[in-house]
Amino acid sequence: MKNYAELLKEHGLKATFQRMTILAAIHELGHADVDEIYSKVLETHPTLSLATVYKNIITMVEERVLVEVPIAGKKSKYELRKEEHLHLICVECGSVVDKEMDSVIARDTQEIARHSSFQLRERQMNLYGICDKCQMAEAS
Amino acid sequence: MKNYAELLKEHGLKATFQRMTILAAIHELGHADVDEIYSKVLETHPTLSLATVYKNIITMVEERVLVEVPIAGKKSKYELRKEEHLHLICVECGSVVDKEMDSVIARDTQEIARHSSFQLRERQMNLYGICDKCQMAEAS
DNA sequence: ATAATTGCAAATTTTTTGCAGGTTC
DNA sequence: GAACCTGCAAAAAATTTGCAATTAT
Repeated sequence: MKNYAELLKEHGLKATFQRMTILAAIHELGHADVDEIYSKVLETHPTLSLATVYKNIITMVEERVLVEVPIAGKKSKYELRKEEHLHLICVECGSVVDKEMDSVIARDTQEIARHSSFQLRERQMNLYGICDKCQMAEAS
Repeated sequence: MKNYAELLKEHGLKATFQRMTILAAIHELGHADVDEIYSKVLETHPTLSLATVYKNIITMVEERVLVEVPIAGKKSKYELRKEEHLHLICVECGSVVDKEMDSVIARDTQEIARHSSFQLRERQMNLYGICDKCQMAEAS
């Protein structure tokens, strides 16, 4: 169970077993919605309640430990906050893969924001399409 | 009430008054979630039901007349499908403004997708921050 | 004529809340 | 020990569904 205790404390949150379990679940899953997180968490901590998952996701998003990834047509997924990146989202199987966000995009979007006197806080870039696995599967 | 009838028929949908009213509402609002659309629609067509709004949003997104814009921490908004663009989303007031998506981003994201053998269908790029109006307001 | 669409009410699903007991710092 | 956190059960909010009546093509 890594150093989630540290992480939580750095963000002013108490390091409860529930929170660390939730973080571990999200880390393992990469990206997951509330139900997926809850299911995962039940495997190792069957008494943890769904309400606690909800409450903590809200808290940890507020405190910037987690990032919400809203997805068209689906429930939002959550990920650990990490280096900025974009998402390849497969509309077939639902998989979400991170890709580095290069400086071209970073610079260009900053420029766009600046032109509108928009104080940029955060970028969210999602590419929807068919992942290579699903392309294979379709070809059969 | 513009040529929404045409638009709907082109997409294989019957041109009902309800649908045209919903499209007009979304057009007026620019971007709106289900409740905002429903409220707007009630102004001119008080008998239109919420269930009909839900059903039609689903249908019109499926048939690509509308686009869902999922937003972190809020309900999804919907917009008429139009030229590709990105969104400036104010985390203060919730406003959503469209900005041209320039060729730099278009090319760059295509490249990223290609590298992962990802068959790109659609891009969604949201910039979260504080709009100029809200910056003014804060300065006071 | 017929196939699709509507509105209603009910059902379901998702999320939030209040509070008593327990835990962390 | 003070403030925070959890789990439960209940409440509220959001979305979906079934179906009889209506409407568009």
